[in-house]
Amino acid sequence: MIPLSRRSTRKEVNRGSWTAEEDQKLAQVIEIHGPKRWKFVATKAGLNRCGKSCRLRWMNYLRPNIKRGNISDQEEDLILRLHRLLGNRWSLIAGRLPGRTDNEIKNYWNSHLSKKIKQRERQNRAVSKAEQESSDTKNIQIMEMNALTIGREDASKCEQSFKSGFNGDEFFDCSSDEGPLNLEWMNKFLEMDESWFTLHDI
DNA sequence: AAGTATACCAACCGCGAGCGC
DNA sequence: GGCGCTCGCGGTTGGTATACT
Repeated sequence: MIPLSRRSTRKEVNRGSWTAEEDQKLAQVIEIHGPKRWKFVATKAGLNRCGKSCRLRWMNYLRPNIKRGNISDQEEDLILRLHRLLGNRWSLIAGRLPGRTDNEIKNYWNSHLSKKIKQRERQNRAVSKAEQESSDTKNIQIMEMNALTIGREDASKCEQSFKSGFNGDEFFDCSSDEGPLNLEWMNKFLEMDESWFTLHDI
């Protein structure tokens, strides 16, 4: 049964799913006249379909050498690599995969691969966020330690600057009204014993 | 078993390019 | 150059199948 939404809404042409009979008629005409002049083919086949619809049916379903069924791992890998290279150029990608149609690859991408990629991106983001947070925590701990052991004022300035997006040029700007920061604490910091890091699990 | 959500995929639509007149 | 036609492409729709609750 032809689905409601794909039944003819305009009286001129059939729409919706193709029947076996229609497929057969179309294939017969194409065998004689070739897969071109689709409007002519549609008329010649006695199909109440537009040329466009006939072309699509032939290209995606009736054409010989069409490979149907599951996309292999190798094909999937190739699609991924080609998509990275070409973007949504489905016909070009399909051209590199014998027997596969652009529509099939597009569908496969939209239903499988795009999700896989999104999932992978989410994982990558989570990993880099965790790494960033861990690195931030370590840096803040170092600064807190400095505040306790050396110049509290300078270290707190450093921490503040770090939290609001560290900018080296700004932080070490000697032209400011305040004059150059007292970097003595940093020298002391650089001289610190490695054991402190172990002690603080950094 | 029934209802709902999600996945899959065939087909449609709109647009732009190419071609002949 | 302008127009109409055909073709091909990519995005979208919506029916069906399957999974889940």
